[in-house]
Amino acid sequence: MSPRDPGPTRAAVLLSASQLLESGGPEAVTLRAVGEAAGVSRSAAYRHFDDKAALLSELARLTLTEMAESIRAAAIDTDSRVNLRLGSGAYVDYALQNPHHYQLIFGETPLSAPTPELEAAADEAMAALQHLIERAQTAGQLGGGAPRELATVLWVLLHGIAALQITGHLHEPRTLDGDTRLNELLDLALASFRPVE
Amino acid sequence: MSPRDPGPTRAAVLLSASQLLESGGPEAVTLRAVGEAAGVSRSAAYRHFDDKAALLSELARLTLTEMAESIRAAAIDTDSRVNLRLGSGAYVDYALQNPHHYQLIFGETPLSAPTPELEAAADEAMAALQHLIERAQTAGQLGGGAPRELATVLWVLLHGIAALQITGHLHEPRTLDGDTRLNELLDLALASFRPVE
DNA sequence: ACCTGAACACCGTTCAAGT
DNA sequence: ACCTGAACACCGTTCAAGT
Repeated sequence: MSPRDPGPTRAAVLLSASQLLESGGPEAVTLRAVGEAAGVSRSAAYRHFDDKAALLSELARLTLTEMAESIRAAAIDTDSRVNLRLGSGAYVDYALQNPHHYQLIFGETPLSAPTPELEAAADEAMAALQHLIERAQTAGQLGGGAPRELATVLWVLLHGIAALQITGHLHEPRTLDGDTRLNELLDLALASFRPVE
Repeated sequence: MSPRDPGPTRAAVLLSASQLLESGGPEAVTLRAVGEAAGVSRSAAYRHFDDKAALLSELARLTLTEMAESIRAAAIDTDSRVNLRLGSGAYVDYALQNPHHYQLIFGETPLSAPTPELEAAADEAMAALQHLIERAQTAGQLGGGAPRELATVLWVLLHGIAALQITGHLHEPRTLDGDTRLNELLDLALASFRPVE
């Protein structure tokens, strides 16, 4: 029906790789294991992707697109400051619920040269954050300044929280459980984010 | 002379691993290559470290210690707000000049269980940041709030900038060269970091 | 057009054997 | 006490061969 069916094998390979990644981490994603889980041989993936890096790059693109959608879907409050918090929370939540996928995008970068498609997906996520900033600025609830630059600062902040939490560097104080601790850190970070002017 | 000489082989292995890491990235750090560069066999490292992860963990510890020292050494201005900027700049500069070492510490975490020694080194770096916060607070140039929590927010910010830059996600606008762009982002982030009260 | 299976050049790690 | 070198069980990738 669709102009070009991506083919069941390609879809099965991507799905298997995604499941293996989140359940067993990056070292579980071998082409042998992917092939077995998808019911094909270990070299079948090469008929649909240039190499392993290209397969992972496509997986990263899909993840980034889903993440951007998750941010947009969460930011539904009428108060723009609440909205900023909801969208930011969605970003961090998504990262923590899919840590290995998140690390695939923002981690050690095994994706050598980022493809234009991957950059486009990253821009989409960035646009979702920038939209949060612009709405808050319009409502006068956030200082002035170039929205693009402020969105970058917000991104830097959210990525810092997500990345340090995933890699286990945000472990204290131990008196609070992880979720509470993280929400309080996000609250403090956003409350301290007050662009001048 | 010293109570227990760590042995020339152990030191040579660590140095070779460090050089291979920064010059060729993580995939260049194979025990075969390390052994050859250090002038020993490929299995000699097992006489000094439990496994490859333990070797990398020790390398991460040394890096973290050096980084903390670099932050301390940079923060020498009498004005505490300038000091905050100098220390923050030293953090980001160190990360960008040793990207693979920085990623070894804060990246995909191949170091399974962090050793107590590694955690102690991380606390040292964290303490350097907290000291910057406390000095600025004492001088009345930064709002109130728990220094420990604010230092965590600062850390999150600096890590976000360093990590996104290293992984190539901070590439626009292309009208500026990388250093200028990064310094302006750091300036904006610190100017927007204004804890309430 | 898509897939297989053997083969190749790599890994980390182990272990009997040497000094 | 420290090191070697062969061996083992893995990788990603290629390629002739099949349908």
